[in-house]
Amino acid sequence: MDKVRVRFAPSPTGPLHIGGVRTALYNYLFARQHGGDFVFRIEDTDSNRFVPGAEDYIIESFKWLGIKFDEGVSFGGEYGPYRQSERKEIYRVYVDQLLRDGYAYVAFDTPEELEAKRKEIPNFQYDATTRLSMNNSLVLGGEETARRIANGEKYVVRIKIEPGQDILVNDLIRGEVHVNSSIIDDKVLYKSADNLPTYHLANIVDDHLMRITHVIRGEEWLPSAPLHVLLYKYLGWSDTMPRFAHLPLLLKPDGNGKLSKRDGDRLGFPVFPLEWRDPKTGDISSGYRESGYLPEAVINFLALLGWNPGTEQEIMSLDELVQLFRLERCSKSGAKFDFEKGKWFNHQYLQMADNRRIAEEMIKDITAAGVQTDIAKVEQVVGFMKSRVSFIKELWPLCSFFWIAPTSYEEKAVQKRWKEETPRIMHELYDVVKAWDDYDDIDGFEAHVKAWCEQKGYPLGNVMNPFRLMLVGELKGPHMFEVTAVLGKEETLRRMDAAFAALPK
RNA sequence: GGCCCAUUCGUCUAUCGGCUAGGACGUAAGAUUUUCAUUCUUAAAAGAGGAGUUCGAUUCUCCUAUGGGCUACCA
Repeated sequence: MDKVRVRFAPSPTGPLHIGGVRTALYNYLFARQHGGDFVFRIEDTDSNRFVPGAEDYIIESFKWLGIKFDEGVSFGGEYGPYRQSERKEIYRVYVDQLLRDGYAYVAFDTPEELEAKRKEIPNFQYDATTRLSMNNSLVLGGEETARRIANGEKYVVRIKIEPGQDILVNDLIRGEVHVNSSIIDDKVLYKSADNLPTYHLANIVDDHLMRITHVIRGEEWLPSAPLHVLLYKYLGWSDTMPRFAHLPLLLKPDGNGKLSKRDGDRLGFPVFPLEWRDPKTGDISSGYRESGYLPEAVINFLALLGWNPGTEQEIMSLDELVQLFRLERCSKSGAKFDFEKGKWFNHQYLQMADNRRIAEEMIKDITAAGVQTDIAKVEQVVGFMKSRVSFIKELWPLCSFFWIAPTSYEEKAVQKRWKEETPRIMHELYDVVKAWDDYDDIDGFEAHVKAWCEQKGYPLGNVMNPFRLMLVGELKGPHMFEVTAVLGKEETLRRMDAAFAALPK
């Protein structure tokens, strides 16, 4: 069997949509699992919609996610060029072949004429039933057509669909899909406007020439799959036609329709891997990277949206996904995008992540707040605090008290926990704190203080809560002796002094 | 409108004719804890509707409904 070769072929019309990321991921998993190649092709046959920067954005997105291509734009390879705008001459050869073999024809109808026709006749379709009443080489004849072309008249090339044929699309996910060719229109294969092929032609030619074995793409392509099957046939490539797999779509979390660019900002979660700044409007769309997501969490979350391993395992690394992924196990129906589950995945991966790595990210927030610190201390705090957050960004607001002493004390907490006898007990605790030296010994210090409480007959809550209030300013946070371990003796005593001065005597 | 695809808890999903319909997110309650979280336990929560096939249908077939996609010289 031929070596597996799959491709991801986006249009550079803007930032990469999260649904596109998932499609690419599935292609990647499939390629790796079969020891095949993963090709990156740019489908820029629509010159009108080209957006500068989009191509680089897409490449950087996959770099961040850890999805690697074997060949294609910016990666090299033997089947280039991999940008469709650089393959014009190649497509022309096959357009001519189709024309010569009678599978395509030249049409002179202008966009305005076509529009008028569509208005005039409801459900108008350019096909076997109407083509002979239109302005094309089929009715004009070869000579007249040649004369018009020589005159520089604009024309398109349309596929000539033979009606009444049963076309079979064998889909790896959906099984057999039958369509009657009579309902397919004579699609434009070659545009007059920019002298480029349309998606349909370019796609088939490139997949053939690049020896693509499996086309794994979104469900929005299912309706044109029969046309593609026909094109392979008309070009004489049926024997080597790739297998198809049409993936279910990612849907909006609320309401109807597929997930769109606007949903992200409307509902408060990113729909793009990286932050994107629209070059025209200057509008900024948030990205997963900038929002504090770990790439491995995004991958894991996305992999499970429309696929599952058939077991109850949910946490899977990229390598595990490569082993477990099966196209046949993809679901057939669209998946609503559940942001909450994405958060949970990030939480899980944050717990597994190396504290040093998180600290290096968090220290940026700390210095941005104008606070000096060292990475060792940050790493220690991360170890104590990460279990309570889903995003690195949430860490600093939650942890700032480790660096910044409280300047006020939460009123409700004072009322509840700062009783009449509290100042006396806290002064006694002050001496206990002062007499202890090994603050890194968290368990030891805790045992020491608890023993002291017991000996004195103080309920733990009457000691720990006001103690916390003095050091933190409110009744929240990690274990007390983790706090003192980070603060150290000197700072602990200093905060207690400040609290004695500020709180009721 | 036409064509295609789909339909199990609120959400993502398991089930490939035997079901007391399983898991996860989220939600609620409880436990643990010096606080807040984390964690743990428990609970509520589903086969769109109608026919048919069958000893037996969530599973197979058909119809209806609903959702989605496509219907451009966009991809």
